[in-house]
Amino acid sequence: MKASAKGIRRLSLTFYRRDPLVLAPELLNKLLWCHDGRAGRIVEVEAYHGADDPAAHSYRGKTLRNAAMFGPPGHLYVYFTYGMHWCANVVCGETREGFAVLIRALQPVAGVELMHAARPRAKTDRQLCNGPARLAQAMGIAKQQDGVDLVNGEAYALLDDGMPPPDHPVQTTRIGLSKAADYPWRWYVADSAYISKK
DNA sequence: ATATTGATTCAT
DNA sequence: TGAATCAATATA
Repeated sequence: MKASAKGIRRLSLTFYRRDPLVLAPELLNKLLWCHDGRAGRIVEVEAYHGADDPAAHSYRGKTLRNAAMFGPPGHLYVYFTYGMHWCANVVCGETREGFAVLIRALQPVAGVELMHAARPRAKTDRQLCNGPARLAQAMGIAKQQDGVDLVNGEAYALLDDGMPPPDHPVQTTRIGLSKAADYPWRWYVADSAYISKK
């Protein structure tokens, strides 16, 4: 897939400069794109709300690890967890707010061969990107991609190919949290076979 | 259900 | 300086 193809446009800075609770469901059905041709449609997201959100990495302020979260919107925040996994968030809101949206699952749409090469454990296309660490692996996102500019950078971008977000996304609680586990800040495409968990 | 894995963070 | 935590995945 080419980012410059007709009818496909890169999401602009103004798109990202909003509250994650508004932005997260808007991100559904957008594309996460890599310059080498890999691309996937976003089917599951979670919002993290900075100082108001005990589950957010940014809750207790800026550290070396979460620095990208406090940087300008429209950049990636990539973190390492459970001793072995990388996960990708999109920084949003305004600089220094510490807002982000975690991308939890993609439906692969292009460069599927490259995704399988990057993630040999996946036996089917469904197993490629149905989880935050899985999609990061399939899309080649790790430490090096922390802080990558999605608005002006060459390597990665979020694209709008004209498919609108779903009219009625499913809204539920977030996955894997001990704090603020009751906040309904996870959204997914209702009928997608590519989400991480029902 | 359980093992894996190591950076980050918080409490001594 | 040490212990607990962790936006998870793989295998059984």
